[in-house]
Amino acid sequence: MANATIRDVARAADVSVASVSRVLNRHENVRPALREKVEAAAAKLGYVPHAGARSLSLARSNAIGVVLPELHGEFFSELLRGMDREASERGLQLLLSNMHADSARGVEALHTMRGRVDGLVVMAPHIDPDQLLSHLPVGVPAVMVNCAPHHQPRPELRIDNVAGARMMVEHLVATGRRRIVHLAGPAGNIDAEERLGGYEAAMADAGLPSIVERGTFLEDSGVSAAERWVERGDDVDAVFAANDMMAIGVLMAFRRAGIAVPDQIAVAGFDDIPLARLISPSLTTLRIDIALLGERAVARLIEQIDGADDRSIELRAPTLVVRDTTSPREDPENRGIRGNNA
Amino acid sequence: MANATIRDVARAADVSVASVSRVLNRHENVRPALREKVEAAAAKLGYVPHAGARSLSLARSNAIGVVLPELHGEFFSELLRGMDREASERGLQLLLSNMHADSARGVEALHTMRGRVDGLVVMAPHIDPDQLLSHLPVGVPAVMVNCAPHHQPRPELRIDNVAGARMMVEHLVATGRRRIVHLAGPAGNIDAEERLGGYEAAMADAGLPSIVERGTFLEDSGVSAAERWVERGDDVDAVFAANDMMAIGVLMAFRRAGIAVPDQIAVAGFDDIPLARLISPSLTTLRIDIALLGERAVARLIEQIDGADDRSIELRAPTLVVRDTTSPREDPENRGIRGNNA
DNA sequence: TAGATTCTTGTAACCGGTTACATCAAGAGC
DNA sequence: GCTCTTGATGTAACCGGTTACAAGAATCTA
Repeated sequence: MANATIRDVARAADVSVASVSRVLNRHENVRPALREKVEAAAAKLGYVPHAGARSLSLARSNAIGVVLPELHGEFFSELLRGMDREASERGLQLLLSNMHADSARGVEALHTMRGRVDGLVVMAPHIDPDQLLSHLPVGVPAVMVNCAPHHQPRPELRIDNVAGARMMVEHLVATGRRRIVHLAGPAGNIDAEERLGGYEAAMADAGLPSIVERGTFLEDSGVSAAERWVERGDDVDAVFAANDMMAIGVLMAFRRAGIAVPDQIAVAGFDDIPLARLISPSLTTLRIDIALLGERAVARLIEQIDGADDRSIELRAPTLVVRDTTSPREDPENRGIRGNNA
Repeated sequence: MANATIRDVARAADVSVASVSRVLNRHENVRPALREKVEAAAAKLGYVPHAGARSLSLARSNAIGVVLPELHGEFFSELLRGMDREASERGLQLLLSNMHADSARGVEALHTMRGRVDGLVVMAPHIDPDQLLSHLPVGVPAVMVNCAPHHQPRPELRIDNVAGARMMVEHLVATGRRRIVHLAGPAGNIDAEERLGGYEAAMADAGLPSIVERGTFLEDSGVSAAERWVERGDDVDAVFAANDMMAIGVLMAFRRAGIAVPDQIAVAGFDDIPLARLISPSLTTLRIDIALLGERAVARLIEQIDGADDRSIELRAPTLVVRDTTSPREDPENRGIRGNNA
């Protein structure tokens, strides 16, 4: 960016660069006369300090790097919103980088952050965090969000996926459902695996058989899974999807197929994205305050940058939000997908 | 970030810093033997170049600044997603800064970008762009998105709000609605004003009286406006909200009040956020490909950074997407909010 | 084999800030 | 009036890269 430099200001005010720097950084030991001269010169030249040079010399950038798997869907926009809220509160900027699917791009993303940011928030539920972070010097502050088990001694935030999934299964059982299918997320994704594990454990505890199908976390995999069930006439009376977007896909497909939710079949999701309460029937789900998660990640990163040595894992329990899609059935006889076809 | 510097690598490989720099930037004139020595030393030290120092010396940061009014709602997440898509394609990073409501914070946001980014994407529908950008040297590349009229000779992207609003009014009239109320956005917001203008012009052309209420672009202002109409028993048979979030609020309130959409009253929005097709009844709206808007903004910024001098305004026309909320009525007699109360 | 040419490598200045240290002037103390 | 202290200001090194230019080595030409 073409612009005046501090030396231009010094020349215009007929003082040294050190004095200009002192004035602009509000140091005390500057005579009022000189201060005014410098301020006038800076204003006349429209001087704006060069943040890059400043952070090089201070070894501090006032920016934090955010490395995410992708930028798709409301989960990420909420996360970003929370991070921005906390960051702008503290006068920090966010530098975004997405690593897409593979961990090579992930390492690359981490590298391009070097020398630009004071610390990193890394969310990588889908790849091996040890491999990813091994390229990062231990001195670099970083907070991990929803990462798989690893050997990194770093502060971390996690969602208690297992507890959440258990809660949901118990809720479905309590409302009379027995043949509960789980539409899981992609294999290898830690959130997906933990939710699946919680589901299986809770089903076993309830003495019910697990029925599992794999999805991708995207809406259309919910649609196609639901279409398969309808076509096969599967004998299920509840769908617990591993995230809200898939649950919404399931709802869409059921609506098109003329299957009544929640009367014939219940549907539940995970995340409580803003959409969940807006669709109709509104979606029963597990609430994670996503924006708050982002906020906490940035807050803990700042603590670490400021020298704290708190490597604890913060486990955030989701809360069950019961809405229309899992209301108790009115007619216990007309249930399941088969009830429609028969 | 604590890490090895280029001088450390030079020392370890027993060569000069210039040679290290040449090797790492893949210059041709380096003997293979020296190249290998340097690469080995760099690998052993885990050297990652300091991007801040690099951009200071190159006067090029490979980052672009994004200044938005806020980060709320799907509009911004879609915009960001599009910008990221184009930026990461070109190996650029996005530096976020939101300016909240006031233009003082906006100027501040622009200033903190100085010396960090190669150019800016500025979206500021709600404040005076002349005032905002007057603090920016003309040499700084910047693309404006949805800004009010101004005197800035800069590339710009706009939505054709007037044409969009006309299309919607014509569609509502064509499906038999006559008493069409417009729920406008906040005064002073250029998108809100243009959509209002388009509505008024189209209503006048159709020989119908304008009925206007102000909202905030947020969902709850749609809720409260709809509640007012219901309470007063206003004689309207269509609501054209200035954005989708307000339209969704209106739908929620109508549903709670037991008013049938589209039979008693039609509802339409503007933007086509992903949610619009997912709610039920699905929302008729004007589609702006928001992600594409973000993509184009970044693409044009890159052109400008690379020296192009194209200051044209790119006007993107929305397309009408007709969904359930404006279907023709089944019973032309039972219409309007009054039909319910009578 | 000497001289010209080309290619490789190193030295040091530069990008635009901050700040340790030196310098100098003014006021205090005698 | 002279020294000592204190405070304001300037000089120059530094942050970690890049690169113009100089210098030296290798190759080519006659």
